Amino acid sequence: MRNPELTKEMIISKSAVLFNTQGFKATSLSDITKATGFTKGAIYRHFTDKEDLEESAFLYMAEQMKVKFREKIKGGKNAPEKLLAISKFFQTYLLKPIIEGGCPILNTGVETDDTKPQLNKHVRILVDTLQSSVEHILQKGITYKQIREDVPIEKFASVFLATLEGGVLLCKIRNNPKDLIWVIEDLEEKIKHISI
Amino acid sequence: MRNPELTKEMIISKSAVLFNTQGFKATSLSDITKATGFTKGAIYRHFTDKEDLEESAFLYMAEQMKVKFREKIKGGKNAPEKLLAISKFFQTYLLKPIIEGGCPILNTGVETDDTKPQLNKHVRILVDTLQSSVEHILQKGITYKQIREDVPIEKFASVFLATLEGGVLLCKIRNNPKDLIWVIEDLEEKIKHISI
DNA sequence: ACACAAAGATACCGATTGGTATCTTAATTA
DNA sequence: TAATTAAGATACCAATCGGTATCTTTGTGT
Repeated sequence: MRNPELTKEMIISKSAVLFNTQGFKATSLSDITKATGFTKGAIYRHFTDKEDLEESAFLYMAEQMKVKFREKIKGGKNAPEKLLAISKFFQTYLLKPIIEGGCPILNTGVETDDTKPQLNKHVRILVDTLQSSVEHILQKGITYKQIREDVPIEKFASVFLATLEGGVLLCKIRNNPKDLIWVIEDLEEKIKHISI
Repeated sequence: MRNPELTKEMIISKSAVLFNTQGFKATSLSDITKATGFTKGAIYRHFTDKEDLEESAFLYMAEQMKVKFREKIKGGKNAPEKLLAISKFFQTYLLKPIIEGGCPILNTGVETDDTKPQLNKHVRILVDTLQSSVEHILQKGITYKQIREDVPIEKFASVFLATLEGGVLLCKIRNNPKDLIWVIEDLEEKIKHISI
């Protein structure tokens, strides 16, 4: 009952959890063999080296985040609702994360500065993608007279994401969802303030 | 010309930079021997194990942050000015950090979840200290009629710190100070909004 | 049924990890 | 100045790291 594609997916998804909870450097290949049940030989048949696996695992997490992000955005009927849906997404993510260990942007973004440029690039791309989504919502919102036209789109999106990520960080440090709840309440007011 | 106290300080300060830039797990003892010029034997005479050194190094960073924090707060003449001074502190920290590698709260807070409970506790204490400082400013500000008395102190302080840390994170990921500048501008408005 | 190639397991590699036992050197004190 | 103690250097340890060469097993195409 061999299924190489399934094996590869399994290795990616299991190691993604390990990378996101323990960190990339702190997760050894033997950790991954234990988690997956596969041996090192099997793993190295699907990935050239650990770096390759790390990249695949992060791209897997990024894809999942983007998919869920789009899902939540679609749920909102207008721009303010869409922005609110994104906020709520971060809240639900905290309680029931798609990937254990919290937000991959936060975790991977902090661990990979100069040392892992490839991974850092992917994090940057993910952040830019989310930021573009928010900017797009604002732009459409202005077009359809749901958002005040004097809103500085890029700046608002940047502060919006920063505030959410900061809330996630404080929650992680304090092991308490309170900070994120407050942050989301604050963003809620912020959204009202720019809505027509 | 032996000076054990200076040696210990040297090991702490040098390793703090390494821990803050590369991470705790990613920094090996040989990295520290190279950076300090001391041998492993010398290091282990001053610290029981690596974990002990990690703790000392973080406490060193925390102390430096708290000192600078207090300094900046003292600079402001009233509550709004003090809050602004804190914001600006994060900006200057980004360009010319006390400890290379950025904000130790962000870096250490992300790396140490369940795995390093001791370090995590110290991060939590540091965050709580900074939060208390902000809360104290707000409280005094209300007393002296500089801040509106309907401001939810704890919530404001939490969102304040979260926003700043989030800004630091986005800057780190994008390698661009723009996000933090925007975040600080936003906080500036927020401070005006609660000022009398 | 048999050959062949792909998938995975096993066994190993040198390098590095955190840590320790021991030795030398420098400072202190009697 | 001689003896003692503390500081730091040297040399080692087992364990683990990422990675590879080789072997076995499984599925497939003829």
